[in-house]
Amino acid sequence: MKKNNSPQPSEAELEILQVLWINQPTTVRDVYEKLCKSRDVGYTTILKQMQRMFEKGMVTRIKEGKTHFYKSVPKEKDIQNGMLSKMVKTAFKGSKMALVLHALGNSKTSSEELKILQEWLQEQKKK
Amino acid sequence: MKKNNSPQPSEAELEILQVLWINQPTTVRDVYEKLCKSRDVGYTTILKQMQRMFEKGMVTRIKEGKTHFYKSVPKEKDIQNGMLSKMVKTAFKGSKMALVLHALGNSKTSSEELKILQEWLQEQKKK
DNA sequence: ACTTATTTACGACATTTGTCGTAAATAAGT
DNA sequence: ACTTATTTACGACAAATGTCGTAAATAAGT
Repeated sequence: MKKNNSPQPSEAELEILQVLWINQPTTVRDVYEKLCKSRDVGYTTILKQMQRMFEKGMVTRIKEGKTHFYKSVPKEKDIQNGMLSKMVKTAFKGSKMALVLHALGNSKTSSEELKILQEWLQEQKKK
Repeated sequence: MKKNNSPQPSEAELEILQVLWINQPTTVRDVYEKLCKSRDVGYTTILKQMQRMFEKGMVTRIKEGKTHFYKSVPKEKDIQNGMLSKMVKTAFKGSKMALVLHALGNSKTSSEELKILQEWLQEQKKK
């Protein structure tokens, strides 16, 4: 049995997780540097957020000197899948294909993208 | 230019919107009856929620006797697309295809579903 | 050793969200 | 007309979220 215990990170948490996923274990400072480029946010805001994530068990951390190095506990894929299946359930009446077709139709799909999809389909047919 | 002003409804709001989309304009009572079947929730909770949605402009309503009849302002598709594109941006590094492939791979895809997808692909190739 | 810079811990505050209770307004039943 | 039921309005509260400021701890520079 596969438990679907994927936590649903909030907006800001997801933002932080994404930085972690790119460059695991890393510091508050580092996350801050990345995020403040795209958004006006204070250092202690990120710090606090990450401390809360630690309390929730969403990240682990080890101390080195005075600095903490953080690591994401949930895997990127698990979060993605969790978010997706929730969305299928709550916004697409449970229909995975409705979501897929919506995603595809939502914006232009390039020919490279079509090719990837075609390949995936081919792969599926083999079975 | 298409503005992406799609509001991001909360969990409970989405739940209510879904009932509205099935059966437009409808009453608080009606929404309550539907929702309390799947969830233990009070009448005034739904009422309050819908009142707030009205204040936010997320629904309209007309009074008939003492009862209000509510209608969703955002269209189902717009909400779906808004949620999808946000998710692509925040959880899939901007890659629509990553989301699509994840959604497809997340659970078993039936042969009917594969067929639908194949047809969609065929359609795209024509252009 | 002393000063400076960095990192953390802690607390605070405004908003949003989900949840009701209570009371007033209004319709319905008899 | 009087009682009952329904609907609304209003306020309240706890938890979660996003945001900082301040101060204490700790390392680094000179």
